[in-house]
Amino acid sequence: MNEQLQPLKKPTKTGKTRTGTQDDIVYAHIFDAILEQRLAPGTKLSEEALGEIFGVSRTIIRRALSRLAHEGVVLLRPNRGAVVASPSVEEARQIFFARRLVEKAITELAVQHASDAQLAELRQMVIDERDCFARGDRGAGIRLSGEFHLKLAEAAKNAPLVSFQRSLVSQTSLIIAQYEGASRSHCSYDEHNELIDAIAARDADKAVHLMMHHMDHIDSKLNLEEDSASNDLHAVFSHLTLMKKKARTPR
Amino acid sequence: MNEQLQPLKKPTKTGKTRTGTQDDIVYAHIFDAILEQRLAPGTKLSEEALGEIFGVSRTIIRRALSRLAHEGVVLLRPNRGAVVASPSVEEARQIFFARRLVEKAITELAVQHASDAQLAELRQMVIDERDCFARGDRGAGIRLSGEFHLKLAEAAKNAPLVSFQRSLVSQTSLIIAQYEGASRSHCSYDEHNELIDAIAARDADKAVHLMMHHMDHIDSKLNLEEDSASNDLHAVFSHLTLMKKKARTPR
DNA sequence: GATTATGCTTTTGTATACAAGAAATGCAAA
DNA sequence: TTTGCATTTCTTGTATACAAAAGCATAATC
Repeated sequence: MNEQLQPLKKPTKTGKTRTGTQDDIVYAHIFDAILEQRLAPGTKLSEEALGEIFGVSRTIIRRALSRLAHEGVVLLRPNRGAVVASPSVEEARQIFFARRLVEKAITELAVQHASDAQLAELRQMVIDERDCFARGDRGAGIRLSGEFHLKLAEAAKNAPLVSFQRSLVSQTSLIIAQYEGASRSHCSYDEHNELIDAIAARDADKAVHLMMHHMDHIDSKLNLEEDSASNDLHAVFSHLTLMKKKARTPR
Repeated sequence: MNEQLQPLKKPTKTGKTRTGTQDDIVYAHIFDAILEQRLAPGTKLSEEALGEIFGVSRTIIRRALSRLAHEGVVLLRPNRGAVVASPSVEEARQIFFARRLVEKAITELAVQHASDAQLAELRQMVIDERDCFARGDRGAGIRLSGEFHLKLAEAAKNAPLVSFQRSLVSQTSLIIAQYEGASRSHCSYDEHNELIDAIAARDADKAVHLMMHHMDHIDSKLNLEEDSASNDLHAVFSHLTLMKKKARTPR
């Protein structure tokens, strides 16, 4: 019946293959699809449909969705299924507040604890990120930019902060995908590079300063002011759960 | 076959009944049992055994365990089942670091945003907490003390912080249960009361100061110094996943 | 013509059967 | 006695069948 098991291992846009157990793969696929805006906020994620697509049973899909829900990227409504989250402006504000807090702490810790190997890894990520944007792959760029911040969290060597950061970064990426005009230049990898320099120089004050500036920069690019309402009609009505969501291809 | 469905609704020690869906109830039961030290760190949590106890299928148990794992209270080892987490000293340090960070932010936000109703709720919780300790119910006391901090997070009106705080508080309770000598007086509800006063007076500086002092107080009561090694042999080796964990009753 | 009621369809929630992997036990050989 | 191996048993991982709930459309009534 379901003989299509080969889409389970896929190389990502950046060339590295995502390995792991089945649900990791399903999770990663859905996650990427959301961040790369191939799944619009509000889109319904039917368990059976996803199961057929990935060639696994609903059990696996269900776990993946539950994980995504934990990270805030997916909204799980009891008896009503899962939809791609569409954070409100207020939710976005709260997320950014939390992120500033965490990024500041992470930066300070990274200055203390980051190893040379980790700094090298971070530099490589910035290169990959730049390539993505150069290639015009905005979605992958947003995702990689997020992964940079996650990697930085790992360098801070504090497990709870890493886990929180993962959730915040995911949601931030979703917000960027949702609120940023597609034309704008998004994450300034230059800022990432300067940041690495400051951390490598063990200059905590400078690193934190750069990070805070980076945060300012990110959210200044979003239309989080109230007037963004007219901008994104889709987001405006996404809190009304009574519309049909299948409308990807207007046809 | 499984006709015992009535243990699913239980009143908690504090009188209020825990309501919700089946997995909420299972989750809450296991959670409480861990925090109240009825389940020692390292104890194996077999899906089938739990399923029989609660009269539900493994499906439900599995979800509950996955949730607990996400909060860091339970460790989920692939193909090897779940065990009650037993945080190492280093993990405890990381958790406390994160908690200071979050509690400081929460306190500042609560000073700005806490409503009178919320403050009243907080005061009631301190009363409940004191009753528990007066009654000698240490486990419930630890749990309520944690719930106080969670309620405070809610007063801060920042959803991501609440979610993070939930995980931190859970793990802190586990650490307290694990590292605090059973004799000591644990969470000083007096400090909780002073804290509410400062927040009600909208005195941010004082509130933050009290909170930080409170944090100092909590972790000064734990034997987190290296010399605690000889103290708790069980915890020392708990990071080795290759021992048998059933050894509760030395017989 | 609008609105509510009712059954039909679709989708999720739960239990269970089966498969696969890990631990435990026993046996044999050194 | 100990060590290595094989078998057996137990536990977890996955799929699927069934039950229950929500959505949808049709129809009937005001």
